[in-house]
Amino acid sequence: MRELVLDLLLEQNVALSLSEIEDKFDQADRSTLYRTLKTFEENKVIHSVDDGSGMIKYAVCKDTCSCNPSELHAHFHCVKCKKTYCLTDVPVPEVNLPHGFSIDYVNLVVKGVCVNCRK
Amino acid sequence: MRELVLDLLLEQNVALSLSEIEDKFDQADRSTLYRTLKTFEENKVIHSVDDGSGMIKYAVCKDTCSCNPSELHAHFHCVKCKKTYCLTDVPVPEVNLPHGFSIDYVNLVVKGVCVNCRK
DNA sequence: TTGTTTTTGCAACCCGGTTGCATTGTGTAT
DNA sequence: ATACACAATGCAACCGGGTTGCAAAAACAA
Ligand SMILES: [Mn+2]
Ligand SMILES: [Mn+2]
Ligand SMILES: [Zn+2]
Ligand SMILES: [Zn+2]
Repeated sequence: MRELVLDLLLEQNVALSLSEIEDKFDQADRSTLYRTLKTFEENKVIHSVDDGSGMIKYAVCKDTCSCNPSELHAHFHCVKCKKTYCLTDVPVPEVNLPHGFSIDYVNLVVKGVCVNCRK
Repeated sequence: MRELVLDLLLEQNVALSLSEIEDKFDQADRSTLYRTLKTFEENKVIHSVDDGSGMIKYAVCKDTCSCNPSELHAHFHCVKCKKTYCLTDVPVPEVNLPHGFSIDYVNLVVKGVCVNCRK
């Protein structure tokens, strides 16, 4: 199962949700896929994206993606097709916080219309 | 009810979730509060924040907050106390998207430890 | 007072995420 | 080959935030 899920994610150019992955396989159990994704994430094979759609999306980590706070990238969520893209070329910005606040992680999600839906 | 909710939100320096608002009142119905928040949001009295905690937070719009895409601000979510602050001084950055992508909205959430939890 | 509109309360539903537990499968040592 | 230990899977149920339909109550207007 893990091999199948990993292969599926590798051939995507967008991040997939648990439900979407579920739909790609005819007879796969939701909880198995759920735990597979959790395992992948813990082992830094994939990273999760909270695009605000209510469903967490997952994408494979590229070579450059060590998921360090210093090298996080932005994500794009298309409001039409609901697809979520990794903007690996768009690093999250430096943020000047009020005094006393410390940063662990930055989530930058851009919402709009993707190139495929722009016709 | 609306007056009470608005007063509550006005005296906060953080954004509140529906559940948190529910807890502040002893005998208020969840759906009433829910619809109150929706009404406020539609009328641009408050704005919602998706901080990735799973609960949408709400905060009153300040004078400068017209909720235009051009003047959105970042938000800070404390991983310890779970409070979410409006960083009204931190505008969301310009983002250079791949060709063909258009921007509707940008969500920038910084996670870390807030000044109160930093002791 | 009467009729109309808005707000509220209640209950139920939806859906993604999550978990407990028994079953199945895999891998290893004897 | 067998027996055991451990990991992965399937199933069912649960959780919690969000959402909705509908009838009762409250606010408004004629
Ligand atoms: Mn990504
Ligand atoms: Mn805000
Ligand atoms: Zn699209
Ligand atoms: Zn805090």
